[in-house]
Amino acid sequence: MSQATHPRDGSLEEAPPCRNTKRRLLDAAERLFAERGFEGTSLRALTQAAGTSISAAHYHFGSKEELLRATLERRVAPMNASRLERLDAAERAAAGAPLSVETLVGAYLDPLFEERATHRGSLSDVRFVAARLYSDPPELVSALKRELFGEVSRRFLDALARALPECSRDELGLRFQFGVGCMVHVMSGQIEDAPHAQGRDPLPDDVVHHALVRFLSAGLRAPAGDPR
Amino acid sequence: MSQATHPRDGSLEEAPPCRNTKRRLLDAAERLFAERGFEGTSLRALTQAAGTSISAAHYHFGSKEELLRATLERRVAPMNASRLERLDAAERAAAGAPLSVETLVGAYLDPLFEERATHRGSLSDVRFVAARLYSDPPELVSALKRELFGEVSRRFLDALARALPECSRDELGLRFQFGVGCMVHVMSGQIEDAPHAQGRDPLPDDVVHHALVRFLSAGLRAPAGDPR
DNA sequence: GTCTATATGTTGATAGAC
DNA sequence: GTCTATCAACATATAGAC
Repeated sequence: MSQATHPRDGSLEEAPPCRNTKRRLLDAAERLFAERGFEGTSLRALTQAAGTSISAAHYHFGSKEELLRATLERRVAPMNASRLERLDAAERAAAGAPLSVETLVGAYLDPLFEERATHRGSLSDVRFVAARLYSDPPELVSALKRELFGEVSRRFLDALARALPECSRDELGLRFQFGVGCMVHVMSGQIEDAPHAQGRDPLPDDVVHHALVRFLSAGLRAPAGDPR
Repeated sequence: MSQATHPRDGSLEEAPPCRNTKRRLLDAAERLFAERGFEGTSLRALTQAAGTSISAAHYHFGSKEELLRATLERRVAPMNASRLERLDAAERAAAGAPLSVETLVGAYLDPLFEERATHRGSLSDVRFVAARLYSDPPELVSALKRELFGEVSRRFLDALARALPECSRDELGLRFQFGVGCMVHVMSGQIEDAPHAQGRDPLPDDVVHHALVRFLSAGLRAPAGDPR
């Protein structure tokens, strides 16, 4: 009987066993976590969608929670890097002068809508992923949120404070968060699911994008209220 | 042997076996669904928190999904009724003249913040419940959303269209949704969880409330963009 | 690195006593 | 109306062959 079942030699051709399982897992996780949430997605369904097995997921990520973390991180980190690049570039160009509110809103929003345009129709959509940071269990995502968004929030808030010097820091912090809320709402597909949008053709992305920029810029610039 | 086990007579005193189990179930569901989501909350944990049993929940509501529905409906329906009352009152007072954007934003937001003030510290908080409409599985909540918010959305959009006649209907629909997004974000406690708010005292409710009214009013009134 | 098989616990729902 | 006991299905995670 042939006693040789192990690979004959540690040769170069050693079949690519890993193929791209890790990437496929991340792709499936992105889609399913986005659609049905973390708790709503079983590792079984996820690994089946990725064409692999539960144990492969554990081999690559260790646990379901770590898979979520990796999924969010893969998309959010480059997006935030891009936001900071744009902010840096705009500040260099302005040579010390305060930036306009529109410039800041654009630097924050554009990377999101560009990623969407790039991956149109594909499985990967950062927007839904990012939105999940705001509905998945806080004990899982709030540390990650601080870690991934800490610097971006700080830098943009500082720049906003220079653009709107008459606005108090507290008020500015609130307005920034209001803006994030709008964004998340759009990202998570609520526009299409709105009661009065049922059965109508969804508006093109760039229409939504520009409407959002106008809305946020105007909101951020709102006149200060009397302290009463 | 005494053959009588059934109640002797259909008397008036028949012990109150139901007590208020149904209400306690709704209270627990409200708190737990809000904190950990629908999929993240087990019926076991929920009924235990309510001081009753799983079978009681099935007796009163039939299924976990129906319990969610009842939970959302109990708070959202009266809140939306209150919104419509305010809108009606304002329209009567205006005697045909268009309402101001601030009036409309107030009529929409005030009932939410008032409910919050009323139940401060209690288990029941509409705000989180309503926010769940936007993160729980769409197949569960989107019909309910249409049902509960259909008329309110329509009425407020119509009133907004009269307040902002120069704004296209599509743009107005988008801005309305942007506003809902801000609101949901605030309701779901994201303000306190924001990266730059960590470790700081949370701002008082009425500060947030008035900042939100200013932000939304300004956003809704944003100048129209060029169609490009 | 990937699989099958399994361990161990939890889920929503139901049956039936009282 | 409410309980205890139980169900079948499903969850995440692990062990070990290859």
